[in-house]
Amino acid sequence: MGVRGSGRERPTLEKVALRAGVSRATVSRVVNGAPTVHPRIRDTVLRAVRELGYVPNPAARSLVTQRTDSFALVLPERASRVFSDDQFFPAVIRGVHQELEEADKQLVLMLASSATGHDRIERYAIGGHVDGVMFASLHGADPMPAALARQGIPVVANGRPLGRHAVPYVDVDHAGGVRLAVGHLLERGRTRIATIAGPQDMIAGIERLAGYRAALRGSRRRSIVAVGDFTRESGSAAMRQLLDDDPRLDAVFVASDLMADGALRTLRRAGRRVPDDVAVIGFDDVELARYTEPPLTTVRQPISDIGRVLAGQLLRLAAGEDISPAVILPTELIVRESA
Amino acid sequence: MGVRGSGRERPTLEKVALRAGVSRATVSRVVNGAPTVHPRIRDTVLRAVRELGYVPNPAARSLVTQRTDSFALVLPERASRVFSDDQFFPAVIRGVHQELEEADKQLVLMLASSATGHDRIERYAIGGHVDGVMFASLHGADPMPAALARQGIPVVANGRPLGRHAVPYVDVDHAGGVRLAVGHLLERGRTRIATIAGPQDMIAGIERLAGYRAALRGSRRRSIVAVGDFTRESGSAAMRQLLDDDPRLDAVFVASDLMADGALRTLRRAGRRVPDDVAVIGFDDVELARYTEPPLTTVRQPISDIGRVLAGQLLRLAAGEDISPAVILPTELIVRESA
DNA sequence: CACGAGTGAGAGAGCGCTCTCTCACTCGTA
DNA sequence: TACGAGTGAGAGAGCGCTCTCTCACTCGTG
Repeated sequence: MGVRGSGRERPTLEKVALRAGVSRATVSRVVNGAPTVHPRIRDTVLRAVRELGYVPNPAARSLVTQRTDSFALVLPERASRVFSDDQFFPAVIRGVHQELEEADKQLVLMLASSATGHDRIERYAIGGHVDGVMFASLHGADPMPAALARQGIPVVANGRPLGRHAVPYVDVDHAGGVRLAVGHLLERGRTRIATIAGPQDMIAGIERLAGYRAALRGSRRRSIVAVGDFTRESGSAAMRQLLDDDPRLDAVFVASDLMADGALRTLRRAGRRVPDDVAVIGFDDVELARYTEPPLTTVRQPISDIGRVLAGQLLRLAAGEDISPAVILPTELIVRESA
Repeated sequence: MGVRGSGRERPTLEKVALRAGVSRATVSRVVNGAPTVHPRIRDTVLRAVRELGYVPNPAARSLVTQRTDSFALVLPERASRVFSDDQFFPAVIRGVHQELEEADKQLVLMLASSATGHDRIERYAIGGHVDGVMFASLHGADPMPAALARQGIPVVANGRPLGRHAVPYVDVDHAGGVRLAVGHLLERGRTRIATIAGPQDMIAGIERLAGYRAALRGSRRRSIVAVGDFTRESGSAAMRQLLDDDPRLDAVFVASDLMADGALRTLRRAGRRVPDDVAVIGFDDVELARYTEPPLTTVRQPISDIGRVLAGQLLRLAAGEDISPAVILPTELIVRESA
C-alpha cells in the first residue's frame, strides 16, 4: 500500500507574505534574519510562518544563492578494507558529521568504487550539487582532488595527496607516532625490531614505514620489513614471513591494529609469548586494541578529530577564507600489555 | 593559500542552445534523453555540450521537477553503539549506497543525535531537500517516521516501527534465526539454555528475545534471561549474571555477536570451556565472529541486503509505486566451533 | 522650518531549468 | 492534387526564492 505522497501543498514565501500583509522581500528578510526589519513586523511574519508551516524551498534558494549548504565526503569503497572492522571510516564520518551539523550543513556520502564512480563524483561536484568535497584515505596518487580543485571547487583531503598538485589536507603525525613506538621498544632493550608495513600506495602506509626506517636509523639496528594491506589476514601472513626471515626478532611495529591482531594470532600459533618473546605495537587504537590477546600497545590517532578538522577546514575554504595547506594532528603512545 | 573558487563561469542551457543553433527546449530534450529529437540535431547538441563542458544545474532542475534525486538515511547516533566495532551500520550504508548509485541517486547521511537532531531532520525532509527518507535501527517507538509519512514524504524503516502508525519496513527474520539457533542447541542435547537479550526498546532486541521464548516453549525447558545493550561489556556482565543465576547452564543464545564476544571472555575467565561446558551462539555474523576464541557459531543476517532492499523499496515508493508494507529477509545458522 | 541622513519596506528582475502549447513541415492516402 | 495524421522544434510561462534598487517616511540638526 505505501504511504503515498499526499502532496500537501507547501506554502511559498508569497503565501506567507499575503497572510502577514507584507511583501515577499520582507518575509525573506525575516526568514534569513536580516536586521532591518521592525520587530512588530517581524513578529507578524513569524506568526504567519508558524501558522502556515512554511519551510523555504532549498532548490529555489540555491538557484539564486549558488550555494547548496551541503558537502560531500568521498570514501574509497574497496570491499575488503572500507567498513571491515577497521573503525576508521565510521569515526571519520562521525567527526565530519558533527562539524557539519554545527554549521547546519548536510553531509552527502559518496563511495568511490570503480572508475565509473570517479566519473560520477566528478560530474556531481562540478554540477554544483555540493559546496565542497572531502576526500578520505585516497588510494595513491588519485587525480580527482586536484582535478576538482582546478575547477574551482573547494576540496580538502585526509592524508597528503601524492600527486604534484597540492590540495589542502589534514593528517596525523605518522612519523612522530612511529618514533614513539620504536623508541618505546628500544628503551625496553629490544634489539631486532621488525615492522609490518601498510600498502605502499597509501600515504598512511608510506609514512609509517618511512617513520620506522627513520626511527631505527639512529640506533644502528637493521630494519626488517614485511608489507601487508591493512587487513587482519595480511597481518598474519606478514608475521609468518617475518618469523621465517628472522626467527630471532624480538619486536614488531605493525602499521595498523587490525594487522597487529593478525600478527598476534600468528605469534600465538608459533608459540611465541607476547610480550616476553616478541613485543608488538600497533597503530590506530581502534576499539579492537583493547580486546586483543594480550591487549595491544598502540599509537593512538584521533580519528574522529580528523573528520572534524577535515570538515572545519572545508567550511572555511568554502566560505572564502584562506586555510593552511596542511594540518597535522598529534599521535600518542598507548601502553597496554603487548609491549 | 587555499585553492579558491576561480568561479569558472558555468555554461547554461541557453549557451549550449546558442552554440548548437537550436532552442533551449531542444537542448533540454537531448540532455534528458527525450526520444523526439532528430539524430542529426541530437549530435550537434551533444557536441556543443561536450565542447562547453555543460553540466545541468541541479537546483534549477529540482525547482521545476520537484525532485532532488537524493535520499536521506537516518541513523541513530548513540556514541557507544553506532560505529562501535559492531559492523551493522557500515554494512547498511554500503547496501543503501549501492542501490542508490545504480539508480543514479545520492545518499545524504544524517545522524540523529539528541532531540535537536530530530527537529533538524524533520525540517530537512519536510523542506524537500530529499525525495525520501530511510530510517535504520530506530530506538523504540520513534514518532519521526510516521510523522514524516503523514506529511506525504516517502519513508521506509529498517525494523518494524513500534508505534501504531505503520510505515513500510524491511527486516530480517529474527524469530526464524533464533529458532534455528535454539533448535541447534536442543539437538545437541543442551538442557539449560539461557539467553542474553538485547535492549528491549529496540525491535531487534525484542524480537530475538521473543523468538528465544517461543523456541523454548515447545521443549518444556525453562528460560533464563539476562539483558544487555548490544555492547561487548554488557555481554560480559550479562554472562556473569547468568552464571550466578544458574551455574549449571550449558548453553547461551546471545542476541548479538559483540555481546557474544563479551560472554565468551567471561566464560573463559570463569574457567568454562566452550563449547564443551557451555555452548554459545551469537547473532549477526559480523566479521568478528570468525575471530573470536573459539570462532562463533552464529545466526547470519544479510546486513548489506537490508540496506539494498531498504533503498530499493524507498525508490519504488518515491516513484509512486505501491510497495509491500513489510519485507522480511531470511537468516541462516552459521555453525563454527562455539556450539 | 527646511534639508539631508538614516531607516524600513516594496517592486521587480532574474537564477537555470522543464514542460505544455503551438506551429511548421513531411508524408501517405484518396 | 488536397487533406489529415504524424513528427520535430520553438516560444514562453513559470518553479520559489534572493537581492538590488528605489522610495516613503522619520528624525536630528542648522
